[in-house]
Amino acid sequence: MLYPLLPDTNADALERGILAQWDAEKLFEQSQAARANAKPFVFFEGPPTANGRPGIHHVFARTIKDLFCRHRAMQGFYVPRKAGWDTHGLPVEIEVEKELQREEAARQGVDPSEIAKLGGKQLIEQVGVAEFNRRCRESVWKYRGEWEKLSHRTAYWLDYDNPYVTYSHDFVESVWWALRTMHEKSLLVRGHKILPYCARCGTALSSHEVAQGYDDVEDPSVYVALDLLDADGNAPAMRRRILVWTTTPWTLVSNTALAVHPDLTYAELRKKSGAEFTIILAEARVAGVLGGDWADRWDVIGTMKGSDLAGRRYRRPLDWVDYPAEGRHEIIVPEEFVSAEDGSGVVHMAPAFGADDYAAGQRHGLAFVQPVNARGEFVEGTPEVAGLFVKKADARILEVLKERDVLWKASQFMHSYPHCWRCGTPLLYYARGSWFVRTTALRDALLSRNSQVNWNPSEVGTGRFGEWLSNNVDWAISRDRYWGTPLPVWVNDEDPTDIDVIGSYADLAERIGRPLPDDFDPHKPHIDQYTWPAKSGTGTMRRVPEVIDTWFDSGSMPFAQWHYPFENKDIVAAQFPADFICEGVDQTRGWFYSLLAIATTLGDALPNNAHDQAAPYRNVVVNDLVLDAQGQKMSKSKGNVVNPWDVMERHGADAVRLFLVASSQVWVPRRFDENAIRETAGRFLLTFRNVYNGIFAQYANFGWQPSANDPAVADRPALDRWILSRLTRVEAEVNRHLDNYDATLAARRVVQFMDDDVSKWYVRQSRARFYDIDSADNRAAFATLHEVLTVTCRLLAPFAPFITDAVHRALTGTSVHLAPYTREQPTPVDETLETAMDDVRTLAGLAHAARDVADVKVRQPLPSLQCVVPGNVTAVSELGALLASELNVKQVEFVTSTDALVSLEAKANFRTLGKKFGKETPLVAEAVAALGSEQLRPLTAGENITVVAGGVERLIAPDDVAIIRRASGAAVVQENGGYGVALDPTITPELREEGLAREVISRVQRLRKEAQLAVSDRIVLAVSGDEEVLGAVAAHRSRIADEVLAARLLLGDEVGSPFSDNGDGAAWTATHTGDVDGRSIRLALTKDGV
RNA sequence: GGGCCUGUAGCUCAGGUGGUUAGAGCGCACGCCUGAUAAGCGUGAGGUCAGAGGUUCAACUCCUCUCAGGCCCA
Repeated sequence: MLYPLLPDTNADALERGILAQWDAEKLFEQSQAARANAKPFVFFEGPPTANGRPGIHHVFARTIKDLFCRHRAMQGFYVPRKAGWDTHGLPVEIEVEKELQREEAARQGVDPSEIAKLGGKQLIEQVGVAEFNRRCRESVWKYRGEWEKLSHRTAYWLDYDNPYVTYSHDFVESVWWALRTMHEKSLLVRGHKILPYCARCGTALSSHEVAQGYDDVEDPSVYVALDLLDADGNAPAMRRRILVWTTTPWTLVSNTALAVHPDLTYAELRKKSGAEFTIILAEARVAGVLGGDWADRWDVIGTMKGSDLAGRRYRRPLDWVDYPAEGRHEIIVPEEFVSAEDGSGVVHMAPAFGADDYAAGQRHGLAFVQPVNARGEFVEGTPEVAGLFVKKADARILEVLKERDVLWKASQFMHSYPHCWRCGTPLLYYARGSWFVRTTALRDALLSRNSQVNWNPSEVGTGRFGEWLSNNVDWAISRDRYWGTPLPVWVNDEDPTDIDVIGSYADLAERIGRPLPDDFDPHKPHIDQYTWPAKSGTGTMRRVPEVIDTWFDSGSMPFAQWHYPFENKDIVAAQFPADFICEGVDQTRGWFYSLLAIATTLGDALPNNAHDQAAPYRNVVVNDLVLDAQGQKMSKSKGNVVNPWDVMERHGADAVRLFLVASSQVWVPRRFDENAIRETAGRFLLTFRNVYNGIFAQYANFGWQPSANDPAVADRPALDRWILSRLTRVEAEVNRHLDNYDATLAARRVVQFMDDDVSKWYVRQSRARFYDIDSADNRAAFATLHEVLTVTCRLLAPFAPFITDAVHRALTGTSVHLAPYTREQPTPVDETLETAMDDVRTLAGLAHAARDVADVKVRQPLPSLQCVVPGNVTAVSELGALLASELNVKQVEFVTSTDALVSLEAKANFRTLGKKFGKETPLVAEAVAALGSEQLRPLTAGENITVVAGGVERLIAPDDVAIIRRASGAAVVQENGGYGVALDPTITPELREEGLAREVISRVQRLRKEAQLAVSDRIVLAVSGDEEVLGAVAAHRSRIADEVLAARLLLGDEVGSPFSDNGDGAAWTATHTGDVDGRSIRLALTKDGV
């Protein structure tokens, strides 16, 4: 067999077979080697964390990554595809922590939640940091095998043999180098950061953890009234009191300022009776705070803007804590974040206990007081509340406020507040000492580098990412955790300003004055044993306890994956920056940011990165979420998570990949509906397979293969030249879409071509040509279809790498993944022919509709079809034969506008009329539509005419109207948009006979099929029945015999052995008894020579 | 509270620069074909383009607001 048929198995089995072949051939390695010396197209793999199972959304992102890499590789680029693993960080720690909790619970015989309540850090310190980190290092690989297997199964080609691993010594050393470099540029600094903090667990929580722990709780709602002070710092005789709202009374101890919105209006009110003071609050909140009937008791004595209040001094509610020497305090500041939706429109500021407060503190140079320890208790020496957990101190604080006549009113209210997911303790927003990368110093550089990136979609770059960059704050990179790249900062324990940042293991060895041991491990706790005497002679250099943000690891991968600058400088010089990266939109503030921030801060320490126009990636494709079939986000708790393996098994990776990419643009959220996969991508792939298996291979196996005998393209029929012209056009368009990072349009274009042009039209119109083996026409058809299928395989290979490879190998003997994406010398596009074919297909649709109206089935020949087309009649009329056979009519005529058969109508072209006539346009359009055939004739000759509209003569040019030609006459007419057909439904006796003959042929073919004869088997055929049937068969005897491969055709009396419905028909292989429009017919056949 | 995205037929999606009757696929209905057959093809019915204003001779398209959904951040 020249052309092997695809095995008759499901997609899963087919694909697994192909995978086995790829593995045996080492096809990925081959494809890399084949292009090793070519120009690189650099791809960076964003490293996943392998301590969770990969889901269907990972298949999505990986499909996109793979398809662009595959496309560029087929274009001839060398595409490095190094795998990577993100191995540090909180998700890993949490997994291990849960394990520890389970083990401890089992030991104590209690529920794990009981252990969780004890808090996180205790358990870890109980097993020891060394053991904890050992388990983290192990845990991180828990699902590595599954990730690799799924990548393999979905044909995500990646070099998993040489991955980068963020915890490896080499990777860590490169990260240290980066931090050291930033330190040298004075970009690594100490500061504070407000973090959600669990006092019981002694740990800050990530935003993801915080989101897990929201609970409705009752908290105090407290208003205090604070005295405004005069310029001399005393309260005036007539006290003016400003109302301030808080839900955390304990933070009042640390109050340093009040914030008002500068544009908000504030009202000052005085009690109608016995007023010894006035109060000030936002005008919009007066009713809310004082009650709906406030006007009965209060007079408004004045209003002012927030900006008028800014700068005023006031007296703080509690004076338990001394203010530090530096920083302003007891001052009103203007802040945009203040709202008048609740409270009093005046916000109390405690910079140590709120992100807004802290930021405001920075902006206004406010004092910073933090009388709370790491356990969430007021520190020793605080009056009244020392040693109390802050939330527990609220009651005592309220009492004191009341005693001091500062409390205005207090109540309780329900709101949603975050709690620790481990132990249920309410979280505190708490200022922690932290190390920062001063990205704010480089904001302009971040923006200008970002502007050089080609974002897909562009609005992520300008909007979500760009907006965020322009509000950039310093990147807090330290974490009070255990499993991470240790911050390589050593500080003198006698002098906190004496800092040494270590940038390599060699430097560390030099500091300690001896080589590092063979079993050196840069992780905690081992790294913390390295200390050395300070240069000054007093104190010891000790490492700070923190590890760094794991995003810093992944953002360092462009150089750290190559252990730069310690090794591989040439590789990084050639492979930085990336041409292409692709991740989910959730990476905007993650990897997309860390790559950009690190590259920008490192500047010319990296190759090709000196000036501010270089970004670490040139093109980004951002993909959105995969939702379930109902449009809901997939989550474990909802139980709607799709297992990718089940999906692969049911539909195959090709269908899943194609569906994910083609169903909608990758940057909008998509619904994952398995029915939709089957109905769209699955159905398409079946059609694709059928065209190869069912048409090409089945018939080409009778003896065709490419040869010099195949007619040159120019000598092939119009149908062949047409599909080849389409092929060239589609090839160029798909390639262009992929060059532009638009996978969706590219996929849809190939699918549409295969479905619409190849299957629906080319193959269908060519079917008969494939049966007639060895004619020139047959050779033209096979040569054409071979070319079409081969090129289509290549175009489709990035999307559906399995079936295209199988078909491409069957057609050419070579893997599609080693083939070029586009041909060097495609058949030129024939614009005229394509337009003409479009016309023919439009006419065919109309003619089918006409047959429907006339109620004559296609098998019955009809005498004639008249056609009207708006464009080039000559080109279309050359395709008349196609129409004649598609519609089964004896004659196709093209009638032109000069024919008497055609009447003309006109429709206004609003685009040109609107420009000429403005407001009068509708009137003119109406007048134009009313014109008759004869009045319109001059326009078809290119002349102007005049119409009267609104009582005025208007000049109408040919461009101003669209002329519609309508066939007129007795025939069945269908027309649309300038196209028209007129079908003559007359059935003459001759045509009736021919129709019957075709009916007989059709039934014999069906019978052959039922009898399971091979398409090449010869038969003996017997026909009996109604006179008219016999007459028709007699008249078309040789044609029937030809078409059904009847060696002998017995008719009527010649049959001899009588037909029977009950027994002796057994002499025949198959029989058929029925009727055609009331005329009886009996058929019987047997294989010839049996 | 802020930023960004989305809302067009039962479903999934197209609809430069405003302009004739808003398109396609799937599904559905009806039919065709029967040498791609657990396939192939045609025709048809489905839409107040989320809602309300505005600009314009003309708005799915531009502007404003509202509503709903999503993501990120506070």
